[in-house]
Amino acid sequence: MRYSSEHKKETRERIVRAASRHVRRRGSNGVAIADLMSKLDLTHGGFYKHFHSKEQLLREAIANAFAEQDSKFNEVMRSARPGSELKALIEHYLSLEHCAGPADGCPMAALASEVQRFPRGVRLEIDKALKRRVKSTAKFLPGRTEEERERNCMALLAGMIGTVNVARALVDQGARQRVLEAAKDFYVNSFCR
Amino acid sequence: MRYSSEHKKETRERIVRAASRHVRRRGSNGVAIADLMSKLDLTHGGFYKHFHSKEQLLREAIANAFAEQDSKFNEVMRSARPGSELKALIEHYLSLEHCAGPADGCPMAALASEVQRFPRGVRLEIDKALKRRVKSTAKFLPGRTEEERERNCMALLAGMIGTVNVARALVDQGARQRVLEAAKDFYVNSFCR
DNA sequence: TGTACATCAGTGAACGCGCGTTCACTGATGTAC
DNA sequence: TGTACATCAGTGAACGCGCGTTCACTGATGTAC
Repeated sequence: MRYSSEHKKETRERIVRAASRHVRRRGSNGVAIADLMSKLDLTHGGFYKHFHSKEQLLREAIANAFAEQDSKFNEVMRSARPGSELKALIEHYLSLEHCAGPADGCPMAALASEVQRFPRGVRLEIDKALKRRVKSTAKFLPGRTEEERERNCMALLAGMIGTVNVARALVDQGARQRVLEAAKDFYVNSFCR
Repeated sequence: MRYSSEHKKETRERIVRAASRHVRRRGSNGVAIADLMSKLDLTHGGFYKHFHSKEQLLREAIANAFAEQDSKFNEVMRSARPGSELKALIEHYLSLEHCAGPADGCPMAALASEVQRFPRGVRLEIDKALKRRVKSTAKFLPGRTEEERERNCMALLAGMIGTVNVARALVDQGARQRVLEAAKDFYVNSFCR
C-alpha cells in the first residue's frame, strides 16, 4: 500500500472525531460529508473507503461522543476533592463553558430532542450509555438504597440535560446565566450535603 | 373570488396547525411542504399563495405551538384543586401521555436541542414565550421573594423539559417510566408542600 | 334577472440546488522476483 | 540491490433523488352592467 499501514486507521479516526464534534454542534442533519471531509483536507469521494454509509459514520460518531463524555465525567469526579464529587459534576455540567461548547460537551445535551428520531440501533446504544452513566454516578447521590440513589441520579441527570438545553436555546445571555445558576443552586441544595 | 372570503383564512390556519403538530413530531427538518399539503388534501403548488417561504411557516407554526401550550398550562392549573396547581402541572407535564404525544405537547420539549440553531427571530420569540411561562407559573412555587420563586420556577421547567427529552430518547419503556416517576417524585417533594 | 368578464385559490409540471453515493482514474509505496 | 508490477487511499466528475420554489394554467364564483 502506498500509505503506511497505520495511516488508514488514523484517517478513519480523524473522520469519526470530526463528525462527533460536528454532530453535537450542528445536529444530526447538520453534517454534510463533503463539508466534513474538506475540513480534514480530504475530498468527499474517499469517504466510502472508510464507511459504507453516512448512517454508519453517525452511529460511530455518537458512540464516540458518549464514550468521550463518560471519561470527562470520570475525570471531573476523580479530580474533585473527596466528598464533593457530585458538586464538582453539577458545577461542571451546568457551567457557561459547557453551555457555550456543545461540540465538546455532553451528546445527550446536544442531541436531546433528536434522539427519539434516531434509528433503533443507535437509540439502544444511547439507552445503554445513559444506564452506564446512572450506575457510575448514583453512588455520589443521597438515598438509603441503591434504587433510591439511582432514582435521584436519573432525576438529576435528566434535569441538568434540560437546563443546558434551555440555556442554549436562550438568546438573552443574562437569562441564560440565571437558568444555569438557579438550577445549580437547586441541585446542589437538593443533593449535596 | 371563487371561494368564500373566509375560505383562504381557514386554509392558512389549517396549514399552520398541521405544521405546528408536524414540527413537534418530526423536528424542524422533518417537515416537507409537499407532504404537509397532501395531508390536508392540497397540492404543494398552492403553498405559496399563503406563505412566502417555508421559514415563514415554521416561524408561525412554532409560535402557534407555544401559544397552544400556554393555554394548556393555564387550563391544567385552572382546573386543579386550589392549592395543588403546581402538582397538577408537574404530573401533567411528566405524564406518559405527554411523553407519547410530542405533536400535541410542549414545543420546548419537542424541539429542545434544535432551538439553538433556529434563526435569531424565532429564538427571540421563544425567549419571550419562556419568560411568559416563568412569570405565570412562578406564583405557585415556594420562595420568599418573587425573584426566588422565579429561580425555582426556571429550575423546575428546565428540569421537566430535560426529563421528557430523556424519557422520549429511551427505547426501554420501563426505564422511560422510571425516569418520569423519579423526576415527578423529586419535583413534587421539592416544590409542593 | 341574466350574461360577460375578472379574480384568485388551487393544480401539477418543471427547475435548480444540495447532498449522498458511485465510479473510473491516479500515483506513491509495498512486494515479488 | 534493482526493476516491474500490484495495491489501494484518495481524487473529482457524474448521477439520482428529495425538496423548496416558480409558473402557466384551471375553473368556480364574485362582480359589473
